[in-house]
Amino acid sequence: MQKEKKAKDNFYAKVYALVRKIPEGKVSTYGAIAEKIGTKLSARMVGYALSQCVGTDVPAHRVVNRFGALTGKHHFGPPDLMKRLLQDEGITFNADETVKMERHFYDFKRQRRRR
DNA sequence: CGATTGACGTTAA
DNA sequence: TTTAACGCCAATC
Repeated sequence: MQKEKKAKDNFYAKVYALVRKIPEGKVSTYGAIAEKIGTKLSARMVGYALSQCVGTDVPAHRVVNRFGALTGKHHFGPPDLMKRLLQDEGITFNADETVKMERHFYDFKRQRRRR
């Protein structure tokens, strides 16, 4: 029985699941993930959850803020690691270490649309 | 249990 | 235009 464990427990699981399914060469935003999870009012939690995901199967480096800025690069250890990982996956940057969202933004709602 | 923080986002001044 | 504060939700201290 045990009814479904509170959805709250799924919060992290949801974040991880979504981020984990981000294809390489693509990036997503906290707001988009938060919205997909259902707590779009708390994009902060998404980032917070991701901070715990470093060291797991979740490619947190593919998650950036709305501006495409690598807000959490400092959580990866080396400050340039995040940018390096993204570039290594084929992601391009603008001038200020910001991901070209127009090119690499992964829309969870639009994932059906094949390129 | 209470207060603070946190990889954001949005609106106001 | 730029800067500041608020709001949200959950986790951590």
